[in-house]
Amino acid sequence: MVIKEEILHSVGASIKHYRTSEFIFQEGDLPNYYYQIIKGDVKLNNYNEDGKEFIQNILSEGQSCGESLLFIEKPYPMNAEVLKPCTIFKLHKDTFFQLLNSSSKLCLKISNFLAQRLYYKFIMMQNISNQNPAVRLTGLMDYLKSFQNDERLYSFMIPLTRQQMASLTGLCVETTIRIIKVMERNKVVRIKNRKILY
DNA sequence: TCATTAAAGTTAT
DNA sequence: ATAACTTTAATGA
Repeated sequence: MVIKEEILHSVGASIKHYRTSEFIFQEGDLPNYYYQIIKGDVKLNNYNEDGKEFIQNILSEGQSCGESLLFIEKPYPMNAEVLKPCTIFKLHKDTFFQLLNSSSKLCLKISNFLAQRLYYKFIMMQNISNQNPAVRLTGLMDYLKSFQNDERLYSFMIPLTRQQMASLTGLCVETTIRIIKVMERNKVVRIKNRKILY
């Protein structure tokens, strides 16, 4: 959790509900609010000229989205699209900055969260610049699995569709499926009713 | 080798 | 029902 719910309540953050595939904000919009997810999943993405999607990130409960843009006077370079129905705290940026001014502890919290997002970007950029699609996919899976303590083989169920994995790694779905099949043959993953165990 | 296209089956809304 | 996802196969860069 980035900012405690009590604090957000106390400064008058509103609570908004979003349905699946709704946009919280879109590329080009000017950032005016701090958003923190209470429940649900959000993806940050871009669509290229041919309509192909690239997912920058998937965020869930307790995380904030698009907060980095509040610190610079620039429009959003990505969309925030709802994956699973969301309940979200919405706080005007002025109040958000007042809050930061009042608490160095909160500043650290935000810095920590930003650093985590940056870390993910580093890892994924490293992966994606690798030409080998198997490396890209294992890189993604390693990152996701790193948040659970159980390191045993097949102990982690990838919470993504193959479509999403493809969009996160810049591969096409078919390639993703093919590579995952090879991994299954090589005992790198197991597949249990279409879910990938890693 | 991987992306793209097409086609068909499966699952989710 | 209809859209979204999964899978296989053929073809081309």
